[in-house]
Amino acid sequence: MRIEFFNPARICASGQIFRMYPISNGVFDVYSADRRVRLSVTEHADDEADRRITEVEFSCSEDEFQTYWRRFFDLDRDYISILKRIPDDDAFLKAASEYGFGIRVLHQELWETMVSFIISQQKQIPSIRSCIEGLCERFGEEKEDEFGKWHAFPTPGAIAKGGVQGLKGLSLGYRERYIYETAVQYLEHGMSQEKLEGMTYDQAKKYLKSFTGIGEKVANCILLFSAGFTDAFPIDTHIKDILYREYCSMKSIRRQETLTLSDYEALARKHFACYSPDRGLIQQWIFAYEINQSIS
DNA sequence: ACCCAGGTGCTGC
DNA sequence: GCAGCACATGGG
Repeated sequence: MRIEFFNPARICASGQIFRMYPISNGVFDVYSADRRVRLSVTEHADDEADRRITEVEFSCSEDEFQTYWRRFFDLDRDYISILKRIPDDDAFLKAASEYGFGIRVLHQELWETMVSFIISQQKQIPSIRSCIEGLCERFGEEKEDEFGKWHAFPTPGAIAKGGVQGLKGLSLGYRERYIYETAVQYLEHGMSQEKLEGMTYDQAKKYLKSFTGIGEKVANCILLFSAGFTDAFPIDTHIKDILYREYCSMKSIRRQETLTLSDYEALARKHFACYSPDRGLIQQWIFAYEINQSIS
């Protein structure tokens, strides 16, 4: 099928999903909870306009595509109209959004997203990936499909049953307790994706922050990457760097180390409020751009 | 031996 | 509300 604004390679490297892997040229495996799908992408090199369209083949059935992956990849949103709102005088954002062309903000499964971003704190992306792989191998149901064997993401029940001790040896460090307690709380609360999505942004964030190991930043990631709150704007170290370097007008009198979280929130409000209610999509483009600049 | 990574919890003011 | 510190682990 032909999709406008869809670049799996960039999504893969955007830091919002950890179980998406490039297999070979134009082929990607995407895992979500107890599903996986293979994407085969063929570039359109014909004319200029066609380069913005991607031809993608999904390995799943038409029914599974319609009922799950279509929403997962956020394929029904008009990203082009959001791009058009970026003013020419913001050179940084122009460049970031050019890099981010084709990066959609995914609608991932709630429990997996909660655990993934609890793990993400104070870790680099490759390390987050291997922690999650370790969890899946130890606690995830073994599955097999036309492409071979693999493991589902563990259920909260499986984690809770294993206890904190069950999480040893996976390089989770102090996050072991966070993950175990969140699993127990998830079950106790009867937490669910529908429940969270039915709340307002403030209610949902407050609820998420009541789980052990979920604070302001991780809550915003979950709201953005799983619960469809496209206005959520997670502020992490990279976003702080960007806000200071590109958007702080007081660099001469304030060193970056002296800025507090509320200073950064004020900067974000001032420069990104105009993209509401889609600030999170912008956040994702500048984040992806930043982490892929810093590699070189 | 440092410093940093998609931070959070806890304490004390 | 805000600052200061401990918290594992791996990589530069």
